[in-house]
Amino acid sequence: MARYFIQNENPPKEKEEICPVTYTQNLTSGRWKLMILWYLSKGTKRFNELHRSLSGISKGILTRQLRELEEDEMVHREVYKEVPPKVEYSLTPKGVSFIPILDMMGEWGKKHLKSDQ
Amino acid sequence: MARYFIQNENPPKEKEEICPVTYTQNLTSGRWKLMILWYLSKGTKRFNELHRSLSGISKGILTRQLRELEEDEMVHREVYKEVPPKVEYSLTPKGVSFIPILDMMGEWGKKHLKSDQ
DNA sequence: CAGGATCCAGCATGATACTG
DNA sequence: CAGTATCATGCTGGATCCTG
Repeated sequence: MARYFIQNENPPKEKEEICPVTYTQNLTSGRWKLMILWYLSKGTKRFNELHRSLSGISKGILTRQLRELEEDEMVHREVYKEVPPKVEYSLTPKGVSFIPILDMMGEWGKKHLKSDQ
Repeated sequence: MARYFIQNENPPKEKEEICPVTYTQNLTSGRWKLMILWYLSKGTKRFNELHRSLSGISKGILTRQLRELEEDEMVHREVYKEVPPKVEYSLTPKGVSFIPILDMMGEWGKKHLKSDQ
């Protein structure tokens, strides 16, 4: 995540109010985060499933972005104590509540992709 | 803009289909882009107005992000041939159509900012 | 006023090798 | 399988100086 310092509204900032849009932006900035949320919106996935779905991402980066999403309570990580290891990722309620935004971004993108041709 | 290579859906990619979500992400990634769109959603603004509103941004970066938004047809740049120069920025129809997403991000952020406390 | 042109630092991502 | 660790690199944004 970019984790930019939080951008404040200006001039009515009192007591360092955080801009909600920037808050949202911060949670979802990171090259693969939206795609991760997108795939998880279709259901629980294991680590390697995600890794295969997001072709191009390296395992290290996938791990890190998942950890950040977990830290921000967007994603839940469930570890099964088995050998070989099994770890399942799913959306938290907070993550689920983000899906409508993802859908709108998809709709918007689809529309303007067409008219760009 | 990050201008990441376009992420494709996987496996049903045929003929290099572009993921609409990634398209949207690409157009709006950049530290200040969402805030720029946000301020412009309130009406036409001059360069220095924007610069003052977005406290912390340098003029060089503001120029660059505005140029990218212009290139992506999100923002319209109107130059008045006067001395001293006057340049006004406003949203294009495409930019305006993005506002609902911005609003949702704001609402979502506001909600989860609270419950984070 | 509204930039353009450089240069540079930091950090996010990528590549690769290794592990319980 | 699901990572961790390390190193390499490329971009993004910031700082600074200059201009019509």
